[in-house]
Amino acid sequence: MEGSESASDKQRPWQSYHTVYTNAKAGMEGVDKEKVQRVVYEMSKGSKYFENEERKEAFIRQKIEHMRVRAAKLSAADLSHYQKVAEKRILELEATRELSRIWLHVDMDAFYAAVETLSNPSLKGKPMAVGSMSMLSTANYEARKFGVRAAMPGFIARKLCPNLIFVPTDFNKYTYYSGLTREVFRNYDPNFLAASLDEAYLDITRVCKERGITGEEIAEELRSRVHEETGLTCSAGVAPNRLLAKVCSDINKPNGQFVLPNDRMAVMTFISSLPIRKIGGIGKVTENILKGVHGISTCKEMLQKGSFLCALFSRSSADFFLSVGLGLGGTDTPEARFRKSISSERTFSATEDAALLYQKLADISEMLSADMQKEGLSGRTLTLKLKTASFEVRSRAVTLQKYICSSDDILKHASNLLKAEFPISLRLIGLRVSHFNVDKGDIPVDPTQKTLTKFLIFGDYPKRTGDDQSSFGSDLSDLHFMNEKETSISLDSHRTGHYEFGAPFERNHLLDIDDSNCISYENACEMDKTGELFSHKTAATVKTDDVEERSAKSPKKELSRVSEDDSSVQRESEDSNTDRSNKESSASGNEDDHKLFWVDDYKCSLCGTELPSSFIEERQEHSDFHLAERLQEEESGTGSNALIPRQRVMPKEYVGNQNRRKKHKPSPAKVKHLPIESFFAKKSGQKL
DNA sequence: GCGGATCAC
DNA sequence: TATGGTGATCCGC
Repeated sequence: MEGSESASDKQRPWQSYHTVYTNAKAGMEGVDKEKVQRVVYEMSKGSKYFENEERKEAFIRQKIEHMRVRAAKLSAADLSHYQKVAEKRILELEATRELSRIWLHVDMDAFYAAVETLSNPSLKGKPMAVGSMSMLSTANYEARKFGVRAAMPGFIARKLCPNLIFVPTDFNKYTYYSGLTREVFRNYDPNFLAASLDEAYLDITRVCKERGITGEEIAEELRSRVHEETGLTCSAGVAPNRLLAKVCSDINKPNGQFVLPNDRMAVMTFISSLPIRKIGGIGKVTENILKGVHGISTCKEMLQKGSFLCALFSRSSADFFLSVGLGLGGTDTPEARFRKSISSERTFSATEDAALLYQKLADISEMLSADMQKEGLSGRTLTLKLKTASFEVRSRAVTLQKYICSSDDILKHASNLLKAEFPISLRLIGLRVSHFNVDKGDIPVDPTQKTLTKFLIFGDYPKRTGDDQSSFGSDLSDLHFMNEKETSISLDSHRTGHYEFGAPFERNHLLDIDDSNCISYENACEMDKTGELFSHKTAATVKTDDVEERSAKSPKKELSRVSEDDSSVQRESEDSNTDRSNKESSASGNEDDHKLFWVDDYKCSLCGTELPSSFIEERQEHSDFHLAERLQEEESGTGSNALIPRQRVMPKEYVGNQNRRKKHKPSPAKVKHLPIESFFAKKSGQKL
């Protein structure tokens, strides 16, 4: 709390080394925190990493000090003004309170570790962690007793717990078991939100009503069904909104649940003593700032210090903090979103050898390009991320005139960005592409395109009423629940599980519609990315526009000036846009291929699926799918592995489970003539 | 639009 | 020996 070094810091310097993993977590109750803290400090001390952490800490202390000064400078008039502002905002927020919905958050217990124990029962009862000597994904509860936990480097964990068993991550196992849990979830809310492989949010309002039972009973039943289906335990939280449900699921972890009734008083009581760090979106830094500047450590104090919050933070931040104080957050049904960027990065042993660094850059370009091709993405902003040998992170970006996706294009521009940084010693290089051309998909000839797209892709699940916070609350709900990232800590070894089929999610989901409850293991991976993630989607652009409008800072209408380096503007004879999978299909004229698919400008010549010519994106994706299929066949014929889904083999340990899978998701070829109307039928006829 | 930072998993 | 990878958002230029 105190900004400067105290006497005890000098005697016990580890006390001032703040790490993310000293934060209390489930299963860490009986841990000797002091000892853990000391060991972590001792193991880290003197390293480059440690020095960087100290720099960052110092910077935050400075920031806090600066904010304190600003707060102290507020005049009485200022304060009274902001007090009124805060009171008004609190009233407005309170008016959005929604207590008619019941949300359930499920969180698998030590998921990766539990799955590993399932496939190797001899691990049972022994301290074990999933990950490497460099970094752990998670630890089982036996290991947590020693202070070992996720995000901790393995070599420190081993110091804390010399008998710790290390198990390498096997992402496919987790994806498979995640699929099993999701089949259970689907029975309670077909539109549940998957937050990650091991977490999900379910709106159980309807199922409670239909069956005339309480949220508590649903939670019990759901957890036991998850256990029956997977052999894994999970914890659940039931509350009137997602933010609270998430907090609740943590309370009786592992293998427990906690129910917060839909009652305003209950919510306020619950929230009042709750440490702010428990709230999703408030991390180590925000906690430090709120505590250091305003002495805030519980949610209740957010309201008490409302005037300061309104005075010192942006409107959206202040709104978020105040709503936390009120126990609001996430009762609407967020619709699906499209990804906004795609990236690839790798850590390696630090080097300043330019040739080596360029080689790394080329590798990353290849990986990124391959990922982009798989999803049919191309974008016009390229961002280079660097981490120096001293752990300093930098980024450099260009926005180009044309959309790029080939590794050559990526490498060309990335090299220009990197060139300017020499000499430099790096331990990480990353590349990200954003500003996709697909989100320009609003231009289609047919103005209803957007609606239709969403509808086709997502089956247009029944809209729920009671969208609170619609006026400004997008900020609030947006802070959470949009992240469907796999959380694997994947080192160079595996690009597993992700988007295996090279099929954009839209198409997969479209095909899913006919068979939505049946996921085969082979398709479980894509289901991850394609199903839940994007099945609750709405125009993210609406929100973005809203925000930009409100902040109204920069004149948006400036001419599209491009910051592309002029050297690279050399136009090769580019046939504009259809270059998505150019690299892969270089042998055969790609553009022609796309045209060939559509017989009479209506039907797919390969599988009979009908798509009117105005369904531009859908057609593109559909064609891409067939192309990808063909490429896979070709590639497997030649024995190259480049495009072959690597994880389609059922690992031996769950061969027995395979029978549970009812059906396979049909490939386009199996869907024989899926008429347009059937999509509409699904819309209204969606059951459960 | 860029770059730094924070956060979640 | 050794401290990850992916994606999103926000803020201040």
